[in-house]
Amino acid sequence: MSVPTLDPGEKAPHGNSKVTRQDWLKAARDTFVSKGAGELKILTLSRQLDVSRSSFYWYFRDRTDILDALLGEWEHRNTRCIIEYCARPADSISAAVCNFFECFVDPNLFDPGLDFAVREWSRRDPEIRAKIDAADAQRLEAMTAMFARFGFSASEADARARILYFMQLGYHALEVTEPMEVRLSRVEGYLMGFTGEVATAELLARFRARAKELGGAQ
Amino acid sequence: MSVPTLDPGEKAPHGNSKVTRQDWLKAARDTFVSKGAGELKILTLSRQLDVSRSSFYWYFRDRTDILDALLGEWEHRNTRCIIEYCARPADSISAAVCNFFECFVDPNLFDPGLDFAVREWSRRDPEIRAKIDAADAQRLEAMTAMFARFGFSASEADARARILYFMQLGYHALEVTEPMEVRLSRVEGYLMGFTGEVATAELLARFRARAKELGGAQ
DNA sequence: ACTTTTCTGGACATACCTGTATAGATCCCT
DNA sequence: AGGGATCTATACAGGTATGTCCAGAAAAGT
Repeated sequence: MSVPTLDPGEKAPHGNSKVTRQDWLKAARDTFVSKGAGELKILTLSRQLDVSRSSFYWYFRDRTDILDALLGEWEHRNTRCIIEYCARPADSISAAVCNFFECFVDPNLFDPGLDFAVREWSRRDPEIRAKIDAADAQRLEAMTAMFARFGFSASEADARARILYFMQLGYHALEVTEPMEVRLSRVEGYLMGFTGEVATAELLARFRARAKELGGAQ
Repeated sequence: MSVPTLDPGEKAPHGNSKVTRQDWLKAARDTFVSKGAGELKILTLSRQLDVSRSSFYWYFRDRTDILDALLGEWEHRNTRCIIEYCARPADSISAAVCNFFECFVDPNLFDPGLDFAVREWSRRDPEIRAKIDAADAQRLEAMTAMFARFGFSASEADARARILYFMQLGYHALEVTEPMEVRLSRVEGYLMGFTGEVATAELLARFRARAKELGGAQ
């Protein structure tokens, strides 16, 4: 599992060290995504890493410190890629929606697990809730602009952006696990539903190829 | 396994009593929905109800017992109404989708908070996860059948059912808070997106009236 | 009035988790 | 080789939660 590739921020271990700050972050991110913020315990992490609990306090001030780091990763990652991919030039609205889909097919772009973990956290913490609300607003704005660019009226662009965004979130809320082949087989119908127009065979073929190239997983 | 008799009617307090089983359930449901299963503490509930913690153990075996009761409520409530309303007769697919929408407009039918609380819980508990998966499959089946009834091909009915269901879930995942007036203003665009056809003014007016009648709240 | 049933409060044992203090280990540099 | 920086382990104090036991209060039945 652990490969000698050093992450950009990864410092070579120094002195009497067994783990790095990145190790803590990685483990924390895993349970944050799979179990939620409330279940993120320093004790549990330390047992996973086979290190004493006090080692944690060398790398982080306290529990909120590492939680803040995870929140930073989320803020930096998820919203930005949606805005960027919605703004990409495209020949048709169907092609534009395919660009948007790319965020969710490329595992290096939007991270659904992270998004929902933050969303869950926000239910217990008003500060987090404010950040989520702001992110949703920004994303929807970018998506609405995308539809508007292709001639949809303001109200229709608004409705279609919402359908598309909510649907995409709903899909991940369900944590559906279907093979990429099956997932791709639905794209044609989805595009029809989202845009109201039939996608060209060429566009579909191109998107399928891109998706297979990117998402080896699910 | 199958446990308690969820008495619909509140039993009159007897003996030296300050709270009823229903009081515990109600309080538990509130924090279960707003904070999640992990945050459901007997200690906290007892303080809310201003009763000793040990009183809890008169009404429930232990913590899992009350959690099971909440799960029972969810199982009984959410999936059933979707199946029922999707099966209702309708003149057009737009009217059928309006029937489906009714589940989410009438606060006495589908309970989104409960659904997401269970969904969150399922991320930490494989048994719960299995129940959620089964529920999603049942709901989607009912929705696909609805589209198929109006002449959509199997694959298109499948795609449209998924768009509709995921979108509806996504909407609630965001916990959007918009006044009913605003929410209703989007229905026309939504229907167009979901069904591919323009809804009649009469149907829209009828749905708007029904929605206002039902959902006083957002 | 008394007993019974129903329910509550306080005390106890146990477990888990956090954060700090302090001593010690391991490597790097000179 | 020795000093210093870096990291880890053990121990401690404090907080919170669970579940059990038992004495007893309050209403209902007799």
